Amino acid sequence: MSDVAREAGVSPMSVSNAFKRPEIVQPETRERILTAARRLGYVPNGVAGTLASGRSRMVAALVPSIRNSSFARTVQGLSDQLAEQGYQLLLAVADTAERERQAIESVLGRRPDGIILTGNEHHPDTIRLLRQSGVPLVETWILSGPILDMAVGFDLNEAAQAMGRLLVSRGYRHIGFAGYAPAERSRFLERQRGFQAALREAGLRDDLLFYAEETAGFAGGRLAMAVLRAQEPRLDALFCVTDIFAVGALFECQRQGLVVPRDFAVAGYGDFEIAAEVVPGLTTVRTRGYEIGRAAAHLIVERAEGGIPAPRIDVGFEVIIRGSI
Amino acid sequence: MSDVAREAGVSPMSVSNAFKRPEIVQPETRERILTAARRLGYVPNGVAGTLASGRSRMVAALVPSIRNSSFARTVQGLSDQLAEQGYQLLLAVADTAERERQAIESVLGRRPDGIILTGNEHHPDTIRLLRQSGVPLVETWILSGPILDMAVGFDLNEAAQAMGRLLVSRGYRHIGFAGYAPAERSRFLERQRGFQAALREAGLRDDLLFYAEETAGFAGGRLAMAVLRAQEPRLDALFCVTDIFAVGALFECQRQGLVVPRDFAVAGYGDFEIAAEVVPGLTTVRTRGYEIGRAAAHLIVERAEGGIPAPRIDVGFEVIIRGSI
DNA sequence: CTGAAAGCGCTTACAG
DNA sequence: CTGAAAGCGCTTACAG
Repeated sequence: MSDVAREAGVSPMSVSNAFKRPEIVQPETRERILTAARRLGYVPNGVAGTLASGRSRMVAALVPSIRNSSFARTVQGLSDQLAEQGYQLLLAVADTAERERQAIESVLGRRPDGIILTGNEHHPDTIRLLRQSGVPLVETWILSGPILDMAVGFDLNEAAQAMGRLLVSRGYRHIGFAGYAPAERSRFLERQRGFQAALREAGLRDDLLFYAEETAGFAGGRLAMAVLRAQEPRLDALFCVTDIFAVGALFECQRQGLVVPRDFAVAGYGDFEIAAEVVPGLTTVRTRGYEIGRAAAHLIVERAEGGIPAPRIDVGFEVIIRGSI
Repeated sequence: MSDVAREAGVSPMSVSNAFKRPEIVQPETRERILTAARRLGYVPNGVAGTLASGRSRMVAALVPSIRNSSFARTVQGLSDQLAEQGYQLLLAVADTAERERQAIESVLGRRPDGIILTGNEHHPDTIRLLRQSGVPLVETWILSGPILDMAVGFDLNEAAQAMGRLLVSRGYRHIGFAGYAPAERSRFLERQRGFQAALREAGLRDDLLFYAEETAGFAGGRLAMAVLRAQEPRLDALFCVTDIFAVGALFECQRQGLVVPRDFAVAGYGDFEIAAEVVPGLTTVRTRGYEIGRAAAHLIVERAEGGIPAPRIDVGFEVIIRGSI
């Protein structure tokens, strides 16, 4: 920077201003500075800037997986929104509470202007570290329950209940549930609760439950069908907590010669791209992962610039009806 | 840090050493320091560390998309490898040369220890900036042609040629190609060239070509079938540059009552999870996106620690035969 | 609108 | 093994 200042015949201060607050420096001085900078290939050192100003224009995000379409959408939303506002994204993929703790610790050393988390279940040490740091926080994909600072999500319970009711209204009477293990995690549990509530309302049994690992992929749906049909041979429908399980179930029906939805109905969750393409189309809950990412980034930036945004944002959901039920 | 030093009754230097080079400070002093740090909730300021040392322990990656399984795998590989080595990932999603340039500029201000790019086609300004910065570079998903510094990928031409030959050997005689637009991008073009070479070897026509946007998704396969079958009614096979197009084509066959592979054959590229699940299973080229990410991260870290790694790494590919051809 | 001074919180290289 | 000094490249707050 001092090189640029010398080259342009001004003080370092003016160079700094020419980059950060161009309107404050006289047009011709600014021009001289920018020309000198270009000639020297000068790129301002943001590290020094962060240290001096205490603002990093960097936001960290922790996601459990990048392969999952939902979180991929969220990351895309974060990335788009942050880029638009001149911020950068520090990404950490952490699929366990322990890895999350480690990631948080190293991320905190970078002094981000905010941290975006997934869900509301964290290691106690993580919570302590975050609280201590005072950094603005957004928890995503969850809306109810205790939150640390801010949250962006939708009503998981209601979304699952809506789909449960739809299945009931279509006349299915032995409806299974394919969920994520471990089932006690609140992000997972709320969906199950909503589903069960809908079945109980209708006086149907609500204990046809199967749990597969988040990483199970399409196999989750196949396994759920096998296990639940063994448990209840009259099983006529399956609600899956992810379209991936649901599409796996559809493929399994195809292999077994079951005609969907005549012989068996399948409903999903996520409205991933494949839901609209598979034959028959998948009836599913459309979640708004991209919007969650954008909203979360927006909250952090608002706070970083001194605003006091609403602490909880509900991006909603939608039931998309296609041919699979 | 000085608070911790005071609390522990040592100099700031020793606090620094206790964190960065614990073996250099006496066990009991170290213990005293770490206890004090824990009590005060001290997290070392990595920003100041970076400024002072010139090393950021941060690696930036630019990918065109995070929704594409291939790049999602690469990002996962990067993330895993970097986390293992105590580095962090600065992620930028840039789907055009112009956005790439912007991203590079802002990323460079952060003084990363290395930058990982996708492909080898960049804006001239981008190249100038990168050269000037002297930061270690890895270009991914490409191996041939000019590279800026280091590269990790596989032989795209050969992979496509292998699949082309397989189709020919199975007796298909009117084989179409569903590629990405714009077709002149080298990452895309090499696949087409390999495919065409295989057809010409066999004396077959090699001009049944269709290009869809990278963002076309499953629709790419559907469109390719419609256009190419109109162009050549005897079309009996389709090679797609992504499994997504291929699965889209399979679904289209299903809708039209075409039995695969009896009436029509489909081959893909990527070996995404769905390739093994769809009915019939998709014959495809297995690419190694995860390994590309890991290797790229490894190259940067090696260089950051003073090593001189091999400039090009070939992670290979594999043809996976299932039921679709 | 422009500039000289102090300081952000570390690390480096050197001395003890 | 431990520490006092200088410096990394900016920004802040203030004076001119």
